[in-house]
Amino acid sequence: MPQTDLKMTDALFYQVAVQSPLRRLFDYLPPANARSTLAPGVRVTVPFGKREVTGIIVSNTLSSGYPLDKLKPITTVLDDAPLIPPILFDVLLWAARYYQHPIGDVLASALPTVLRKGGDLPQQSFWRLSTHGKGLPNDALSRAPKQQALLQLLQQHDSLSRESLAAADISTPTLRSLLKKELIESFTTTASHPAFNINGELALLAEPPLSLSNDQQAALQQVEFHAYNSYLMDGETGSGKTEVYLQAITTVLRHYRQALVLIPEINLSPQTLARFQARFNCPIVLIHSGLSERQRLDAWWAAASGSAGIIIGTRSAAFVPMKSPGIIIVDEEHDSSFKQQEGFRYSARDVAVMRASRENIPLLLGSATPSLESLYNCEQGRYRHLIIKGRHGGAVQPEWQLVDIRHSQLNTGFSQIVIEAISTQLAQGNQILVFLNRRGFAPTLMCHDCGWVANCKHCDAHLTVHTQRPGLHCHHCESRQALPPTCPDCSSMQLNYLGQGTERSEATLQALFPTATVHRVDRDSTGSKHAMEELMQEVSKNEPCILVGTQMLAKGHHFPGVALVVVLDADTSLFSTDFRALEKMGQLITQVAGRAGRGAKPGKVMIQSHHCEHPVFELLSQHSYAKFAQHILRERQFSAMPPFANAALIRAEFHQGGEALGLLQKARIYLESQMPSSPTMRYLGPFPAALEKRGGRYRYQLTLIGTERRTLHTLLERLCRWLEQEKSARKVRWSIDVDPQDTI
DNA sequence: AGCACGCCGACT
DNA sequence: GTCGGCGTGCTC
Repeated sequence: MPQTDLKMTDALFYQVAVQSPLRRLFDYLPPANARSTLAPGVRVTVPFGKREVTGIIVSNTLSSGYPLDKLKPITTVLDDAPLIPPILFDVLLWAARYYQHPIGDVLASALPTVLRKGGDLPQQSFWRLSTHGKGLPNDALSRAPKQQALLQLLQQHDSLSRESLAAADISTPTLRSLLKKELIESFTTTASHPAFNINGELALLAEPPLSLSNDQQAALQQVEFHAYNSYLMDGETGSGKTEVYLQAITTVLRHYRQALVLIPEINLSPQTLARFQARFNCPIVLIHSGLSERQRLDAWWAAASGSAGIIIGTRSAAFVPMKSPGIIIVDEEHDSSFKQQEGFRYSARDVAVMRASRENIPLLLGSATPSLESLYNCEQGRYRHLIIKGRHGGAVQPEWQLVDIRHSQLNTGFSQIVIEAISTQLAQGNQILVFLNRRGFAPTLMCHDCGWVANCKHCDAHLTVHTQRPGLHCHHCESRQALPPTCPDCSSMQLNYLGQGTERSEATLQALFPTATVHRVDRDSTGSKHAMEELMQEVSKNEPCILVGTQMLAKGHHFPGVALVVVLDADTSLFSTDFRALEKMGQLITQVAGRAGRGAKPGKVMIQSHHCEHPVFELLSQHSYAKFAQHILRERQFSAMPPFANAALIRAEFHQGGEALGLLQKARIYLESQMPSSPTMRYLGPFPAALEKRGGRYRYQLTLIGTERRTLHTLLERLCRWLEQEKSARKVRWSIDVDPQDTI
């Protein structure tokens, strides 16, 4: 019996990761019919409490710290070979430790839901002769020519896929007839499409590459393809970063390696895919949140099995297995959507760096407005800085104008100077882009007589007045209510709209320029999937128009006909508590400005501010994001903030405030007992979160800032263990955010 | 996270 | 009488 012969397998125990919030592995006995050692990355089903769950083998050990009589055996083994290749598996283990997130959850993020739940890889069905069928001579069935053709085909091949039979003009009725005669049988196996092939009758390139500028050429030449290196390709909008990506990918494909391209969610336009498809005769898959489970599984398998040469995906694609990875590209690397903001709070960019390094392949980060982290990494010599200047001298740099709006009369947010500039541009038949980072009509509804303000019941926030779907909307939770006709407190009719959002700016512009076309671009206006597409079509006709919108305008899309860009309110981020607010504003303004004058028309950028003397405007207006970034990088250095220190955030929330705050206060006491606060390990808080109450929950946070990454991580590990055993932490919802994006 | 056990209110 | 509310505890 296998149970008595312990030498049947090398391992006595398997450590299995299961999807649960528990930050540990579970020991299991080998399955009853164990034949060989199970490799890390193989899926199994195991009894877990009262249920049967899918888990992933992480390791095996010769001893278990768990009472032996309580150990249960693995129920079934789901895979012959690991679904997650070894190097990626190591990256995932690293990520679980680095982000202090439950391992089962982390490993699950590398699998599509179907596989997570124990489902099969994509299956392909085949037909072959049955034993009975094999006995027939090849001239059998001469009275049924179609059946004979099928018989002869299967006599020549061991088995044929449903697809290849269809290609050979074998119809389903023919198959059915032979099946009925028990001459043939069908079976299914894991789909195996051949690895992408560039030597076939098709050439790799479907169109010739563009000729490179000197800078592009120099950048491409610096990239070493045989080893790990991180490159920060720093080039303004329109400098041709994409062409460098395409040519780097060409080299990779020629070596039969795959390319992984990570892009922000917003850049996932049909044009992005089209540009790649136009260049390469090679299977390309797209992995993003819009896929159905089936599509996701197929795309995942195309990457994992090596049939896809190029994998383009958003954040989650950072964990997609590849048969033969050759390069990872992260486009718009500064984009904050690469950081997951809930659950497993990983940064796809940082994971990509680790993955490329473990895979020993190049990593190409690209941006017109690189993150301070990446610029710092260049300074430290960890990344190579590839700078690409504007294309062939390129479009003329836009002219900047800071509009001082102190003392000036504003027409619902628009200064007279800006209104005149818009008018002039319209008269010249140009397009204008007005940028305002606030949705809705007005951010506040206030009673003029008693001062009542419409607030959200569930959040510490004002309700925003909306006219498109009329009512009061909370931008922080799902709640909505009708506009009150009179003040709920004093019944006054004098309800005033304070401030302006995109809807109001749209209305104002339409009133100012009744004959002009005004388009609004924000999350509300582009609700339907094709709305944005249709708008882009419309705008690309180059008819004069005004585009009013939020940061959606600044990201991803190109508006070659825009001659004037207006930033209505640059002040909000100047005095934000968020330490990254300035960096983000600089990136946004630079990106918005990059939309101006990209065609033949010289562009103009107008920025309204009450603080035109602020040094960042001076730096930005010299068209120098680089100088701007240097400036705030030195500020970060001075205040010892990231990237000059490592930060982690402990968040806690509960329907009542006291418990959550109390837990973090206890956590701080614990932390101080482990490592007293010092210049190398600072603790801030616990403080109420930026929005103390949100969605009916009271939220607090405790910040750790350490100069030594290792020290911080040792401390986080201990804190995690402490939180897991702490009684008061059981009902409070808490989470750890390593390298947080916002609000420290 | 799930899932069970356990002890108090308004219903067929 | 019991169906079910969610507090508390456990998962190799």
